[in-house]
Amino acid sequence: MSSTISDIAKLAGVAKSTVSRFLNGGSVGEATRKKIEKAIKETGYTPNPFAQSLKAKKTNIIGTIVPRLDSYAASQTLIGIDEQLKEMNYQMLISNTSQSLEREIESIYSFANQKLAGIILLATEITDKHIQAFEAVNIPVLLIGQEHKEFHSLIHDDYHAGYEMGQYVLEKGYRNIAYLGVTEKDIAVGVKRKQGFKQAISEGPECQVHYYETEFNIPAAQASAYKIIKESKPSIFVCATDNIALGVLKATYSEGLTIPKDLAITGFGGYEVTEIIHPSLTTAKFFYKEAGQTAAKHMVDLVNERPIEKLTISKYEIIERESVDTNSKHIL
Amino acid sequence: MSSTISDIAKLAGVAKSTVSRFLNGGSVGEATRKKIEKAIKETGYTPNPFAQSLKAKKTNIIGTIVPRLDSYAASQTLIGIDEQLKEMNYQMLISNTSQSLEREIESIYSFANQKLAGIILLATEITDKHIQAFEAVNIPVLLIGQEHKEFHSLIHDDYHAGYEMGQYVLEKGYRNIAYLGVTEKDIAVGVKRKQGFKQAISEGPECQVHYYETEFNIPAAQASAYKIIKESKPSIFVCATDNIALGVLKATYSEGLTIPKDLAITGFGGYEVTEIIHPSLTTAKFFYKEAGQTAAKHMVDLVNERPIEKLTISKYEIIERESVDTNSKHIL
DNA sequence: AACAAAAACGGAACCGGTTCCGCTTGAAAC
DNA sequence: GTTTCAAGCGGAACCGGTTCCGTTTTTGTT
Repeated sequence: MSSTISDIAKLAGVAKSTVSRFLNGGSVGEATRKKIEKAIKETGYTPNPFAQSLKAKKTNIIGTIVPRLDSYAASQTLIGIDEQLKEMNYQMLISNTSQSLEREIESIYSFANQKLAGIILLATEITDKHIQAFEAVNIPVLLIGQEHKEFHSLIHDDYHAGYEMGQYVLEKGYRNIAYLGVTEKDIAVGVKRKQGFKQAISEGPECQVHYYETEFNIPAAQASAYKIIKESKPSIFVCATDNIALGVLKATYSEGLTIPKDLAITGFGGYEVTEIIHPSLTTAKFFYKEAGQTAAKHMVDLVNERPIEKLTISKYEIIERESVDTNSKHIL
Repeated sequence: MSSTISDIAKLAGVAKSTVSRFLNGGSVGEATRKKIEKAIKETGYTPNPFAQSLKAKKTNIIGTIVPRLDSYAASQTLIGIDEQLKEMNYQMLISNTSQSLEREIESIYSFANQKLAGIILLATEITDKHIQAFEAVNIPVLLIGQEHKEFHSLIHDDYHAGYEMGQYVLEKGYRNIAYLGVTEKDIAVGVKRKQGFKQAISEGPECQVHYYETEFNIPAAQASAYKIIKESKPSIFVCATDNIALGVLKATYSEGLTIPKDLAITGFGGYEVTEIIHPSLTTAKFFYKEAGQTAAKHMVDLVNERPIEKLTISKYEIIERESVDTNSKHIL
């Protein structure tokens, strides 16, 4: 079946060291080069990657740990990473952890054991065990989505996105605001976005803001929204993620309210679905694919021991759509 | 750093062949077993997978080729495959081809070169080059989503889903129907669904059906829908995929028509988004995750040369939602 | 033409496992 | 008390590459 370097050597009538040199750009004479080329063409030889990696004690594979595959943010980021890595002749290996932090840890060790060149973690929460694992494995690590002083990270500009979203909401005249956030364990989504938003509020005109906390999934957000609508009758929901906004949207429909007249909604993320639905969702769009690409570049830099910034901040963009009333000035 | 089997052997005072036997369940005495266990515990030794694979000429990795990561069907299927493989102590390696058939071919050869145990292809179209590649690499292959007589395949029951959708639409009283399909190169989506649908129509009462063809993406479907609405004023759009249905939905909004009163819509797929949007979409739901799981099981059977059916058909379910008017009897 | 330097090449060791083969030992069988 | 056999173990070869080192050949210089 598949031939080995010895086969090629025999066919070409040279030593296998010569074939190896030929393959790796060592010095080989014109005549032998021809012979080897011919032999390789004839047999369709390609080197056995295991033998290579065994010797090299290293691969050109970058492991990517992802909490879930069925999320727009995750898949876009993966696509970005993958595209860029391919271009630089690296391979991506995905480990889906199904939102289990424990599995993340396992994946780190497993990747290290497989001698991967580096690890990219689409992070949600960085625990002590993560730190411990990263330190133990001793291979380059890059965090996406969360910041940590000890590791290289690439984050979205959650703070400023929150800030600008706050300004935007105030500017549109909303004064009775419900901010529907998530656990503060998630620094990026739970803390930074809220902080930025709060800052904008504190700089703006007098207004009423209630802060709530819910889960990341749509049904939970929907349930929370029902309660909040009953309780405090806000004129706008500022949701910490697009998914939460979708939950609020469903609740709003069920209550027979119209968007944005009775109730406005905003999200964060820029998921594709926010454009498809009707009314389309005003949101702070992050650039997941681009972030993945630069993450890949940075990872390769790290692998090759080229210096890179410890922290990179990816940009965002507020996208104005139909779920916010952009004309009327509400409550004065 | 990471220790080798020789280190363990030295530490335990035995030959490395003994350590290997210990690891692989050969015969080892009680005393030496203890010593080896101790040595392994002390060093945290884990075998080098490259050395193992080099010798074994095989891995326990199943390669999965997927045309795109950012699709509900794809990600759910991948999740199913991954979960199941993990449970059976196999690993999944994903190759995203960004909808390039050429890259699919490359991936097949690349997987073979990496000595993967098997290949699962989330298929869209099977070309001669595919067949050629599969025959050349000589490792187990399983197709998901498309059927081919030469290879093991797992398909969704497109024909019957189409058939039942046809019955359903007729039963609800619709008689002026636009069927918005896709290229017939895609046997499953482009041919089978339509065939089933046609069959149902032919068995039903007199009615008017126009068949159209569009692309898989939302904007293209939207554009097609505009034209069709102008031309033939159908009372219902039967769309070959949920994404196409979403495009039609957008067109419908833009035209100021209300769903389902003025125009009803159905899809195929059962994507998550179809439940989130308003009105929610009536659709034929396929069980992607489950399909992925059984695909994984079948693949492992193939790898271990256990016989399996050449063709497996995954089930479906018509989900009735708001985008079809279930009360009124339309045009008589 | 003589000689130094550089290029070309072969041989062997090595990466870290697995497996085959053969030797030793102790227990069971007769 | 031999013989028999299996369990336990070590040694060596092997998987398919890369790399070091030393020898031969070529090239260039004077």
